[in-house]
Amino acid sequence: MDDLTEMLKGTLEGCVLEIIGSEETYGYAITRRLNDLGFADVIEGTVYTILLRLERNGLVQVTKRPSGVGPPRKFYELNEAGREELAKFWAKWQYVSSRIDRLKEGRG
Amino acid sequence: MDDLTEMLKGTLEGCVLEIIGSEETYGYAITRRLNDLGFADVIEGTVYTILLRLERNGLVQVTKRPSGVGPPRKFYELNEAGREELAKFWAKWQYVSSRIDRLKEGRG
DNA sequence: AGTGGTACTCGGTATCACACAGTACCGCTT
DNA sequence: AAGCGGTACTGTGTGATACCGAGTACCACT
Repeated sequence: MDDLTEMLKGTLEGCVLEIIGSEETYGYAITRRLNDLGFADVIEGTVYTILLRLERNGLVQVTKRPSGVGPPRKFYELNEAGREELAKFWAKWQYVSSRIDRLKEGRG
Repeated sequence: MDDLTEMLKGTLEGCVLEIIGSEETYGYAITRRLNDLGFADVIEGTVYTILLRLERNGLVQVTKRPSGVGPPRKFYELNEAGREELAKFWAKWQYVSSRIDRLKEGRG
């Protein structure tokens, strides 16, 4: 699938929140997870900017731990604000995607 | 529903293409249509920038006609390139939305 | 010593929706 | 006729976001 970047704007951050919410994890692994999900072109730089933003906005708790196979990892967990943001994201997604699907089906 | 602007990036243009594709229409009416669809905060300026972009990218054919209730209207129709772009948009949408839904359901 | 995989940072760019101000046509009321 | 509200398009500038590219650095293995 060719360039998805514009369509991912506003949703990729939510996807990262969801991934963190389901399991404490770190940037490099999140990138691989997104690639496996089908977002093959999402690269590390993009994910790290999102993670820094989440941290700056106080949605995550960060813990640095040694890795054993490379440099230390920064593990991310959602805090209460992060869980609220995630819930808001899915509400928005539900709202938007249902309306776009309706338009697509010609029932708009 | 609060601010949807980021989530609409990359999809709003596709929605406008779909609306034009289903019926020859003009900017002001497209805006009202989007508002009725549930995208209440989309304003005229936004739609007009999209329409100018579509025109610049050669995806539409434009016809100016007098209105009777105001200034003349610029009616938009999809040309062949526009129909191809619309098909590509829906393919992308299908691809992205199905994967995000899968992530949401925990089947990612 | 060199290579490749792992892991994070940072400055800059492009694109997009949006804000805002402006222009202009028309029917209606006062 | 003057003003108002609804209709309709244009153009400049802003902010948020994903992406790019280069750099730094740790570690295992050869």
